[in-house]
Amino acid sequence: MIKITFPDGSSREFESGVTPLQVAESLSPRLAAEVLSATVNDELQDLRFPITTDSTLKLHKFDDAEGKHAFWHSSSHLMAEALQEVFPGIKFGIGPAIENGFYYDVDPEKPIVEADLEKIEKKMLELAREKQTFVRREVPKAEALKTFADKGETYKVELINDLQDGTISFYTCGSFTDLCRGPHIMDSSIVKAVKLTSVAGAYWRGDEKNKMLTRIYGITFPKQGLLDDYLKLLEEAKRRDHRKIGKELELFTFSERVGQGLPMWLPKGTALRLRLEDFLKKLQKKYGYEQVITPHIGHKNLYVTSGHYAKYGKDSFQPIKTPYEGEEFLLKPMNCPHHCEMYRTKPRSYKDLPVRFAEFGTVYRYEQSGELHGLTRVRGFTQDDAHLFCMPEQIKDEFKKVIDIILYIFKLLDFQEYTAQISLRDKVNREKYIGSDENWGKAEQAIIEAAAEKGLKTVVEYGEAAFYGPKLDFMVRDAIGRKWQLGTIQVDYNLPERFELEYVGADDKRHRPVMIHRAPFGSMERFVAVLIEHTAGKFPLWLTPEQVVVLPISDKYNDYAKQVAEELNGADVRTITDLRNEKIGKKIRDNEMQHIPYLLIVGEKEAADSTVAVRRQGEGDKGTMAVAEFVQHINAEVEKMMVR
RNA sequence: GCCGAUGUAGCUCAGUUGGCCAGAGCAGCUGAUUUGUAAUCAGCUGGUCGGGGGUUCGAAUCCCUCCAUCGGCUCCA
Repeated sequence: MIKITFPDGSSREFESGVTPLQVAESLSPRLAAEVLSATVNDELQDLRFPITTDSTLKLHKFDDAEGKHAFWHSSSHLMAEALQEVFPGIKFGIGPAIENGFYYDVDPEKPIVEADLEKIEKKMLELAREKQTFVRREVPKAEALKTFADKGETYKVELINDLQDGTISFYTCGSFTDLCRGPHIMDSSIVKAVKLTSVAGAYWRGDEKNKMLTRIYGITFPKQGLLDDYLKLLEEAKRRDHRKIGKELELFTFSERVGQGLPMWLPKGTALRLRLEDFLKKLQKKYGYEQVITPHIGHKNLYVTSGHYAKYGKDSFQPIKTPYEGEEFLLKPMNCPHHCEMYRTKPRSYKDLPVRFAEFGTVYRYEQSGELHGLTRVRGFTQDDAHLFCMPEQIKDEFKKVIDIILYIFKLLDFQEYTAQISLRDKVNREKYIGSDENWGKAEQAIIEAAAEKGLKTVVEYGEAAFYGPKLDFMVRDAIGRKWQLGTIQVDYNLPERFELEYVGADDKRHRPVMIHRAPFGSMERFVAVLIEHTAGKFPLWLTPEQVVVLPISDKYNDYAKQVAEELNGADVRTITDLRNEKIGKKIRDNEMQHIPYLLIVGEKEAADSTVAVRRQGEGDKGTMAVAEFVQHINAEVEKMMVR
């Protein structure tokens, strides 16, 4: 007999050799029907894994990540089997489970296009219904090599060659056998709903020097209803797409003639952005920042000094083709070197530190054409940048204050769920980074401590640091659960050294300050994109370009509408009028679709007693009130938003 | 940059296998209507069918090429 301990701490005795599936059956038939994989002593296993020693056991269903993983990974095998039948001669790369579903990289004899997906889906469902068992088998490496070499599976052979010597596990379902670590589900019959979402190119082993394979993405579910929900979520994401809403609400635009990846902010988008900028400027002023402005270009030597030029090479910079006096200038890809030069304009005393330069700095980076995407990935964008020059012992406090600013922004804009990623150096490849080990160590420690003291939920990622220092990146979850990376804070010991920045300490000696780079929004473009998708274009009242629209019932009341708008604008309520000769229903519909928070309907009654009929966007009629009363009401609402 | 798909009016889209002057709805303009909480009616304007080249008696439709967009890959100071 062996003892099995469950996650809740309880335990039971079973005969040695019992499988997770048998344990599940002994607990409840329902559980046994739903369970997909198991964690035995912290290792993921199949449900048919025999347990022979006292163990801890956690059973995974579709509602946890491990269960989904086994389900989707098994589905990728099922898709491979279907592909093998529909496209004979196809060669297989890798086929893992991902966050939402799975993919398989394949090398078909003739191209697979989107129109083929339905055919593959059908085949998958057909195979699933055959209740094919996933059978695990362990073979010696040599045999594994021979098996795949005989089949002409060149990619698999390459993968096996890279594996350590010893036994290798195979999984077979139906006619398809794959090299695989597992775990897998018991059989294919629980795959009830299949959707292949897209076909795309992907370099073999993620290396752009390799051949490009065909990647087929898909997702499967144990119930049709779950697939329907997923498809609805995709629809919702489409509805919220900032590119679509940006067009509908006239926030920004692109033009082929202006150039790829160069967004232009239309009047309403500009109003929104300026409001965000003003908000941040005021907040930063409270935290002791000073606003600065620097040019859009800089001398090549600036970037040679900063180290960026050597690091990224001349091809990554966008040169100015008409050099002044034969000198070489570059469009600035970041603001830090300029700010360093401003720090140097006079001797700095320890009493002056931290010096905090803030700039809404527009920068230009050469992004490859295929990477451009709406406002989230562009070639010209504006960072809500600032550089804090401080004494080493001030880092942690400064860092914590920046965290406070970021968290306040998240709260104000209703990003309720966020995590922070601590990005450190790659543990092995250290030649990618500049600066001394000692400084890196200090910087990493400061970040880790500041995050811990602020009680942030963090994950540590190695190899994600900037080349000049470690960073803390904030990720938010939007209203429909998608993750976005926003603000960033980075410690930098390197630029102060390269620019020979100094301050005079209390000991009357020269010391080197430490720099903190930070951008709570990240960039205005990216932040507004995320905000659009998060709010679906219904911006908070304090931020929205137009807060109120006055709608006269007929043009007899246009003068009164204008008068109301004038009064509201005089009281700093952003108000427009809709004086079109249209029926009130039409005006309401159009302005509702523009997501203007308040619609004020005015007709004979309102004009007679100086009132407005208030309608809240999305909520309907709120009754009539005096204009002054409405001003109070809306100001109170904005006030309440800002102080929470 | 790479793989694949797409590109028709300001917007959303129709245009069967190449065949009369390329269509609709919305938006815009003009007029009628003077409206009470999500689309009033009528008329009109608007397109070198992404650009260029080719095949053909004839091209939005077929071929080549360039550009842009979309889905991914690679990249992201």
